[in-house]
Amino acid sequence: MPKYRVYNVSIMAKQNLFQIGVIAERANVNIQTLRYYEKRNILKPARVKESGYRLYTEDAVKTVTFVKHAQELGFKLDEIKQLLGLRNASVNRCDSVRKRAQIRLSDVQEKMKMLKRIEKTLKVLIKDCENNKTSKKCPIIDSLEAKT
Amino acid sequence: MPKYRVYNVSIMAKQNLFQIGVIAERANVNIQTLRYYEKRNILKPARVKESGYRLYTEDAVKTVTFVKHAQELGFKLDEIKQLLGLRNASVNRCDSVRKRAQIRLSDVQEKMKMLKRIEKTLKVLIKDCENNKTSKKCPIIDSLEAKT
DNA sequence: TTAAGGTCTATACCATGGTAAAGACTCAAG
DNA sequence: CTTGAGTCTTTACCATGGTATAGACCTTAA
Repeated sequence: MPKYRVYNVSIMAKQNLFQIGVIAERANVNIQTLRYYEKRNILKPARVKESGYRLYTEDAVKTVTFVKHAQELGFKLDEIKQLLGLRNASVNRCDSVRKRAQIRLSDVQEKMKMLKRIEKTLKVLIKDCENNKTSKKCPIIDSLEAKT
Repeated sequence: MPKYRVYNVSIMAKQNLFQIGVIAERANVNIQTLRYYEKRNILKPARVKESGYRLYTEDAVKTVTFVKHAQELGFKLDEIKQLLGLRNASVNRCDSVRKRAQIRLSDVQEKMKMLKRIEKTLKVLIKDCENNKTSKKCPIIDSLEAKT
């Protein structure tokens, strides 16, 4: 039974190349996810064999980790693609990255505000409902179907 | 040019019936949305003509309002369908409704916690980035691609 | 009767981030 | 050379809440 294989990319760099399965396992994602990232221009294999087999350097794992961490912070794949571009840029990247992080932060804070409003409303409705002595009417229902 | 039409459903009830366009306009949603709600078993026309034309009572507007308000509180259509069932129930509905609202509330609070964690992380990253004097490295990038 | 506007069904499409499956090909070990 | 694991491409599917379009049919006023 064949096991995962490792290739040498060049004598100069001596960088090892790994098949998609190795990278997927190391990065803890599905193989299809890597191919999906490729289609989304997020992760390109270092080399593609004649047979079509993709070969990646170790760095692919780092890239996927990057993507996953950024996703945890709520960045979308398109934003992440931009961030990855900045990762490889040499100049001014810190400024751009910080700007994007700040936008994301505003976004998060905006969402929290909305949730707080919702929380307040729900609390009021629940309290009204608890104070309700008539078993016929439900204040929550009434409130939801009211015009404004 | 034909205008929206109104039908009488019965002499007993004297309830007016309205075509889908009237209801859509009054409820401020698309016609397709009403048909979509029907497919999702959320809103049924009071009557369907031979021709297939749907006819609704005034109450349809109330139902749609209900749905929209519940959506604003973050309820999903499936949950809303349950709530609508409770709306028509005669007994104990207030208890059930309150329970669902409380679940929703917990959900909202859970989401806020997550957002707060994200906010904290973003703030730290941004601050690190601001304190960064080297133009070469970006702390945000470094952090995102780090293993844990 | 005709024209215009309203409605019908069915199907496809949008974003989002993947997942699943079919059917063919590759690769290395025995 | 065969076998089995690994990979390939292509296509379809998932949730979510709708929106859009095509082509046919209905309704009513002029």
